Amino acid sequence: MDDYREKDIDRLFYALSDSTRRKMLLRLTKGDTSISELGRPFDVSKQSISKHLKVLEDAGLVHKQKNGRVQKCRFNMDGFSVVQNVVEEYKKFWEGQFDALEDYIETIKHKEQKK
Amino acid sequence: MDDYREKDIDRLFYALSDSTRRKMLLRLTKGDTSISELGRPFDVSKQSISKHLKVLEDAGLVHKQKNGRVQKCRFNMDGFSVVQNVVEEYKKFWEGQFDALEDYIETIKHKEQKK
DNA sequence: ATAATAATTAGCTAAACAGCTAAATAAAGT
DNA sequence: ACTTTATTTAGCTGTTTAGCTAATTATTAT
Repeated sequence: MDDYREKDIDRLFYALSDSTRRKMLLRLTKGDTSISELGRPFDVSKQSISKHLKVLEDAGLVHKQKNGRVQKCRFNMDGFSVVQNVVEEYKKFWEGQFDALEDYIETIKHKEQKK
Repeated sequence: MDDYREKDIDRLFYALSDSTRRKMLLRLTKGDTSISELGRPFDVSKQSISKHLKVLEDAGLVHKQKNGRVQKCRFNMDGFSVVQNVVEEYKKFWEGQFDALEDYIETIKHKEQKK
């Protein structure tokens, strides 16, 4: 869960940097579907949808499973939670900075009281 | 706060899809710094660092402020919270799907009881 | 057998990007 | 005035990407 390398994280964020891919992924959070179905709302070729899906798959955000000639696509929470964790980390550091500032202010206050 | 367009979100995730940029941003969550200072840990030219910083800035993740000949860089939580919100949205939908499934199971159970 | 459907692969073009070096701007120190 | 320091701009090369069309593979239906 934590042995994700930088390159893997690159791929995750990159996959999310395109609105077509984000919409596809959002669709999948609501339930599994075929690739054709997944591409229907978009005004691009099926080949383009396949490519977008491959980006999502390589990033680990989506899983495909062959069922006859249809590929069932499924949202992969494992991949997505890596994104969540990274985002959380930044937030923690950022908030930690203010905690440190508060600590500092507290220290100053105590010093003042001692005077 | 909610009038971020798809292209803006593209830029946010894109900015985060590079490990150098992520490291720069992580550094900034811990406190403000100059561009030179920010680039010091990396084995690339200062011009490259400037470009990376511009990507972070255009995405709204970082703010620059000129102080004499030095540019002070600051983490911008406003931009970052948009990323957080998007990530949260996907999580909610995904979890919502299971809630819906639970509801469905509950419905089935009740139907069974009525028989 | 053959036609239709689902999806992929190959090959193309135009645009965007990451890195570089060299040169320019702008402020500060001597 | 001159030099150093901080940063940006311009221009280059190689790589990656998004979109396309055409052709291919694999599965199902008639």
